[in-house]
Amino acid sequence: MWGFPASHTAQPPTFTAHLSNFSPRNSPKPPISSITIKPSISTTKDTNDKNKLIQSLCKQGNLRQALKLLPHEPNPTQHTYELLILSCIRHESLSCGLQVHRHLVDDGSGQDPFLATKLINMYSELDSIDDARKVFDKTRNRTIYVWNAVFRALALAGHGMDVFELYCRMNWSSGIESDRFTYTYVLKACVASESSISLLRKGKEIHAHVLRRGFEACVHIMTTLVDMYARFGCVLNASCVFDEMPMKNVVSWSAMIACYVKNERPFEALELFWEMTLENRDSLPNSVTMVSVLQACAAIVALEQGKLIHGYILRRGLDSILPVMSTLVTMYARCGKLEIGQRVFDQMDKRDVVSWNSLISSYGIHGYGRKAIQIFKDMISNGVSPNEITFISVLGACSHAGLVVEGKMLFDSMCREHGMYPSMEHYACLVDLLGRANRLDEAAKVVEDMRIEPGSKVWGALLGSCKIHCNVGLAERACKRLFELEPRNAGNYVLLADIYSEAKMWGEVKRVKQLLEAKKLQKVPGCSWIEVRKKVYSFLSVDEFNHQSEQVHALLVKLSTEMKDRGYVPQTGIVLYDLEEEEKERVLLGHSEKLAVAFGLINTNNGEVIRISKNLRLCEDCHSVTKFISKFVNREIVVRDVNRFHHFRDGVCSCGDYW
DNA sequence: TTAGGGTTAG
Repeated sequence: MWGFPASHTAQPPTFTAHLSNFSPRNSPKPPISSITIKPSISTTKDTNDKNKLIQSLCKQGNLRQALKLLPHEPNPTQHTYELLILSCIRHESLSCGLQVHRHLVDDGSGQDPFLATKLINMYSELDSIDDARKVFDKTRNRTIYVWNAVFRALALAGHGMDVFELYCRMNWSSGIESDRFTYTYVLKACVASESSISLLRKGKEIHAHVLRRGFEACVHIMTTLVDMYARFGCVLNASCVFDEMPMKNVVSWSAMIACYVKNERPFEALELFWEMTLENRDSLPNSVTMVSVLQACAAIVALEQGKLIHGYILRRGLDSILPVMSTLVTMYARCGKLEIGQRVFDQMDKRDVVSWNSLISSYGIHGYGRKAIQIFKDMISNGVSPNEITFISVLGACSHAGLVVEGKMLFDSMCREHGMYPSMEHYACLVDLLGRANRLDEAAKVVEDMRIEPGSKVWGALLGSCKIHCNVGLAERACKRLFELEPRNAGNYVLLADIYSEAKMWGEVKRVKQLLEAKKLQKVPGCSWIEVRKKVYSFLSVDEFNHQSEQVHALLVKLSTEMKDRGYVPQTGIVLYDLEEEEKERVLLGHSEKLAVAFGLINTNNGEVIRISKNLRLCEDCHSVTKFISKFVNREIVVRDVNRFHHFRDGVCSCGDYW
């Protein structure tokens, strides 16, 4: 529809050269009147015509045509360039962005700080941080907007250290003062660093600057601080900042609730949520708040509270928001109510890849591998493309169900049919799938042949399989690498000690335990939760301060005696402590999961399902004891361990003893 | 011109 002179009708060139190589063009620009426009936009000789045309084309989304007008006289105005840059961002076109930038430099607008800000934003959005930095470096008149733009760009790209270097330069030699935007970006940079150096100390310094400059009432900065401390695991610092905020809004409340969830403090998250709904009328929870709260319910199997929150979501009309509904599906499944999760999914008007992933992983953790594969297929036939997490979910489902052939086919299809390269997580799933199925040699071969350097997740999956199938040699090989990759992860040492213990290699058990002690590392204590009458009770292994401690202990001793009469032999081999046999039995009986089951039996009615969650993998002894109890007292017991669900009914577990 | 919290995973 546009009639251009032949030399100007070509597609815009793709500039890949560095911006420093740009040079003013000497070729004369054709006047705007040489352009034929038809039929709706009229041509006049007004010098504003070109700008109006470009602006109008940008607004219509016709970036290519707008770019074709660039070589014509007169030069575009600042506003025209701004619209062009925004249009390049919208079209996600770096080559068009470079073209606009080149014209802008040629026209002598390269030093305009407004346009420099826009260009930095553009390159940041288009993931070209080096170009963003070059714009900043070349801009001599750096307003606070220019500085803030480069801080934001670098923080988003994970270049935290560069932000601090520039922040110091701004403070010491630019004569420009930080504003409230500067602080939010610089605080973001603390947690978004590619460097392994902890930037927590830097973050605390910025916190001090913020207070010194009197920004303690700025909700944005304070909320960013809460989030920063949350990401560093400093829950106390986060809650201090939150408590002292003179003004809070829904975002601040949500940030604090999310802080508790991220740092495994679901009880505090729920407590704060109820406080927010009951006492704080100014900041009503929104969809973001609900997502965190549902995660908290899922973490501790707080089904009754989860149902209350579901009701709240419906009352507030938040049930059309996809992330909320996907998390709701997950919450029900993780609380053992897969069928309600499925119902929630069925009732959703719209579904995205996350909703499907939620359902796939829900079936996966309950051990329904084939159903998970079927949902994966349904998802594709519904026109939704799988993403990386879809494959992690479906491979995990295969692993739990022992579907080795199907899992391997899915792994291959990732690249072949869906054009995705397997990541570290996918390799870890494959290793887990093979290893759990006692195909350890094959799993080790996968690790050897990986196209990327195997990381701790992959070696960890191999070690986990060695634990299940008691393979000392391979476990030692995995640990050699794991101890280098994550020297402070106590779990790896404990697993190795467990494997040695199983193999009755007591000298080696002792050596690993000494290693743990020397490194001052501590085994994560076993912890289980149970919800009784809408209240969640937690139990720590071998802790005399647990709820109804005496009654619980008495019941367990009674059950243990009954079980022994029926052939139960306590698996004392898994107790790593150097104790007498009787004492080892006492340790086993004090495992948090057994305490929670006994508490459930005492405090719930006959026929009620006992639902428990545990922070670690269920141990062999707890597994066989729970099977026994389910038959002996005729109760359904549902246990979620760190990996999956176990439904105990009439002496049998849904995992088929494969976990 | 610029800003803060959340989806699915093993």
